[in-house]
Amino acid sequence: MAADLTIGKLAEAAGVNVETIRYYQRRGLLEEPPKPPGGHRRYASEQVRRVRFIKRAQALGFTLSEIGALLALDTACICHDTRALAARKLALIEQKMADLAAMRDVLGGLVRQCDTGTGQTACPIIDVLTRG
Amino acid sequence: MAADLTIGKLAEAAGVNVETIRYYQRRGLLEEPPKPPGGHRRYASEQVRRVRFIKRAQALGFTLSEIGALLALDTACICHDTRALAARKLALIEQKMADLAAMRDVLGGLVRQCDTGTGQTACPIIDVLTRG
DNA sequence: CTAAATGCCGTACTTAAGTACGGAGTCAAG
DNA sequence: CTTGACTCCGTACTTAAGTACGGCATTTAG
Repeated sequence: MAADLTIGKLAEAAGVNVETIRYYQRRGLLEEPPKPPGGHRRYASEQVRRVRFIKRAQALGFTLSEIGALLALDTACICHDTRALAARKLALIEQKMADLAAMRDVLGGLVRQCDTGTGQTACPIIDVLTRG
Repeated sequence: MAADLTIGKLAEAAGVNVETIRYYQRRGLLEEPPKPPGGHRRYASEQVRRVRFIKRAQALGFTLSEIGALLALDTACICHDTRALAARKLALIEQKMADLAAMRDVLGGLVRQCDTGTGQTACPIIDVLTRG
């Protein structure tokens, strides 16, 4: 389960810039593999998925430090603080899903309206995220 | 349906900084009401909802310019470009929801694991956003 | 075995999204 | 009718998340 990528291949496979990989390492989101003294580092191919996860989670509105916390859950399902964190993130995720569902419904309605020619109606997309 | 807020009250009601309101005006996300010559502007209370919408949509990973496009749909359900835009956003939203659902399932499983004491299992949150 | 491509690393620049500031004008409570 | 809070506007600063650069080392394709 390794396949040993260079940083350039890793970046390419994950669809990001090499500098981004290095940035994530500095941020502690990605560990940097030990460097063979006077040589180049090699990356396990699982790292590709890790980077993609980061990018996707960002697209869902999570910051890099939230993502760091989520990734930490991956290796530390132990203590009870972890459970609490997971539960909090879960609530946040459910909130986001609800907001998205509301937007989806409005946009769906809008598309349908355009299709059926029932023209001029207001499309109250804003009305949708109003709770809270 | 107005109630005429000052910029300060609008900002407070929406839970943002006054400067943020002004920034959104500059970005064209919020129109600035006409200024009574040599006086202060007044804002209709609907604007509160508009600002909240912007904030929520940001939390869902939309950029301000995407949000501008979504808001534009609100007043322009007319042409066929609009329909296309709405349909594209709809697909994006569905993608986001699917990603969130996957994360939710993993986190839910994690919480349940913690609860039932079935300790050391790996929690493959990353595995979850791997498609694509 | 050499040349072009990569990698390493530190530092500096960029972009998006705000936030802060300063000086002048305006509003509103006492 | 004054005083303190608020508004206006322009400009400048900040933070998060990258991106670029430059000089040197190493790797790899021909």
